[in-house]
Amino acid sequence: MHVDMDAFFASVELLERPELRGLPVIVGHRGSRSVVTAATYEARKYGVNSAMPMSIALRRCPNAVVLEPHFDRYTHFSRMVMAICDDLTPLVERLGIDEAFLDVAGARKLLGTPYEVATILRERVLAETGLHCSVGIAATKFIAKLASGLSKPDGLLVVPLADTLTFLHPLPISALWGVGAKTEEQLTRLGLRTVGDVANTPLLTLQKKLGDAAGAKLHQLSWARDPRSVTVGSEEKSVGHEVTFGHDITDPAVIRRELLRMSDQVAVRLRRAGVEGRTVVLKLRFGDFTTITRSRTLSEHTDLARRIYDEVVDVYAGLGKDHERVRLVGVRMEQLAPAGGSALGLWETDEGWREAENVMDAVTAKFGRGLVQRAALVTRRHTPDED
DNA sequence: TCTGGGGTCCTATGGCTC
DNA sequence: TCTGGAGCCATAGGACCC
Repeated sequence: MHVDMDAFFASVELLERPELRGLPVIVGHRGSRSVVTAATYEARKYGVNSAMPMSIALRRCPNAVVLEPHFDRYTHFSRMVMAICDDLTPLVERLGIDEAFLDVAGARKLLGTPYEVATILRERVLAETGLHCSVGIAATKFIAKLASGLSKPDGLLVVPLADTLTFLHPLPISALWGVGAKTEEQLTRLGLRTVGDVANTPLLTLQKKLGDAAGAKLHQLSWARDPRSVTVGSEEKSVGHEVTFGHDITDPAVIRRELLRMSDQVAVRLRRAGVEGRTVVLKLRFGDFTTITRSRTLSEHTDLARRIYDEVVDVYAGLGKDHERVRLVGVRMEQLAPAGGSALGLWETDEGWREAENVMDAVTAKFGRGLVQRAALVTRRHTPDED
């Protein structure tokens, strides 16, 4: 069973602003370089979709109401919905903030057929959160996800095993998991339009065009073969932050300041999760939208902002891109492992910083964010002559 | 029209070791 | 001693998903 919340962020916002129901509503920042985070079905009628540049969205739907996103609220409602899922079966696989796969094969005796379980779930979600969701039911994850998508909004669709291929084959190739804009273009060039076309294309042809793994996967999916089971909980493989500036930056000092802020945010999240990373990744996007990443693997794991920053700023300096126009910077840590696993004392200078960063964590935990900051990140509010 | 931020997975390539 | 191949790891980039 695949459960998918309908226009999740937008629906959560409407809980607080019921007077906006029935109107085209877009969730996203109003800034010049922002994109649509979510849109109500009324806004989608105008051709507004997630990830679309806000400028285009507002051109298509000038009378849309634009609301700022509130991620803490979405997390709150996500937890409520996931808790309802957990109530129905222990086999729940979260997929992002607003989707989940449920294996309800074992719930038959207690709760009834999958259709009945889905009905209970949808009723409970609506009663306890005021939100609508759609559910797809099938023999495999991929078909269940397709079914929930096609049943939207506020729908429930069962695809019986015997009907799977009749359901799947007429769908456009973009319905296949893993087919985005680029792959669709390549497949279209081969003359393929529907999933059925892909199914009837030799495996080798697909692999030659898309690579061994992608070709094989697509061929399997096109025959509704999907061996993946519902897996509960998985460890994070990387933690990162990135930010797009309101306008391109050419001052390396500003870049470094932002790298320090990102390093701090990443380190805080590592410590909160009880993990440490070993590979530091710097990401830069330039004025022409070309993007590069440069990484460096350390001799041992760390969760200290100071160390992450030292590495990432060194990598940045080594690039010799000091005077390029920079649109986005990002910092990411990979090769995560449980904290405390590495030998202590290899970096003698760490201890002072560890103490300082632990104190910052403690103060933040007690009094909230922003009270304690690195001096380099404090915004000056007074005039220079006050010095 | 002009492109966010959080991620995962795959592929290619080059260095190193056996 | 030289050479080639296999296997592993690190790195960079691209495509994709929510």
